[in-house]
Amino acid sequence: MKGTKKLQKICEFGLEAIPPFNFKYTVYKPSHFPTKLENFDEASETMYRTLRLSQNKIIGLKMADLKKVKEREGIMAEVFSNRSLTEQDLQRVRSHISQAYGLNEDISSFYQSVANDTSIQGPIQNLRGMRVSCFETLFEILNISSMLQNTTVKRSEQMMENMLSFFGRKVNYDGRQLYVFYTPQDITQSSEQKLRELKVGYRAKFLMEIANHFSANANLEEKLKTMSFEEAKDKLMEIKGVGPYSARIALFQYLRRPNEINFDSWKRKIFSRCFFGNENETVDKVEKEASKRWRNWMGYAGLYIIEDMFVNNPELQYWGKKDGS
DNA sequence: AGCCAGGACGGAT
DNA sequence: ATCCGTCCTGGC
Repeated sequence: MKGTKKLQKICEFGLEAIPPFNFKYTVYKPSHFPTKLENFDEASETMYRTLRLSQNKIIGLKMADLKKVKEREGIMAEVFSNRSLTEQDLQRVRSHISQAYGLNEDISSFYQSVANDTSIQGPIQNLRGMRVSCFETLFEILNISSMLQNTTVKRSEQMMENMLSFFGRKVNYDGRQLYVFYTPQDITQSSEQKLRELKVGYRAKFLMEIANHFSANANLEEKLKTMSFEEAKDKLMEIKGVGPYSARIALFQYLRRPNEINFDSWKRKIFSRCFFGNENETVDKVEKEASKRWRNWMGYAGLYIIEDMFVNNPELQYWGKKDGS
């Protein structure tokens, strides 16, 4: 890997969000496994996060709650880079942040929609204003989804670290060392054998397939955004290595469809207990009940309950896991 | 020693 | 359409 790039501060700006807005738990999701792509500083409630504008144009962001600066809801962002930036570059950065954190989404309709379900009022009260976050590109979120397949979170973390330390770019700004995500080209120029050496196991083949697909379909993201969610899901699953689980993650996080959630083995148990008082109900039964309660906001409701569990009941957060990681 | 973990594929029914 | 064996790896 190339040496560490030092980024210089370019500018700063504020981005307003439609209230209510919860800065901390929008930019920082305790349930997501940690990577060195970002770092949330608890003491100052500041989020550091990298972004790639092009192969060699790197952005480092330092984000804080706009409320601390102005009497407005939103994000205050300081922009660092290794290059000088055009106004168009800065517009892309603003647009990326706004989309990644759903600043223009009106989530009050979510609260209204689930108002008669008492089981979720606690999490909503605790996390009011939280939105889905997806700072990743589609390529990146599909990589992460692949590394979550059929394994424990601890190993997913290890795979990500191995991949980033070999293929990612290391940057340094405002006293932080972070990685920038690798590109499809970084992977296609390598080999499946190399990926296996990085301990991603049988996923090596899938990660190479995904990289090849994005390398050959430059504007897949734009196409997906013109499709219905059903069409987009089918389109995503045309990529070898992307099945229903990864597709739903992409739909929920990247395309921001609010009703997508995977009742995988540990969430199945958590929601089984939540709905029926035991951990043994089937995926179908759990999903049916979730859909009945939350309809087209099922994914958002699940997010609130899971994040609330990580924030306020850390001792319960690994129900259903065997490794206790 | 065998099974499972924040799945997906390919082939057989 | 649904079912099943298989796949890397590591922890229990």
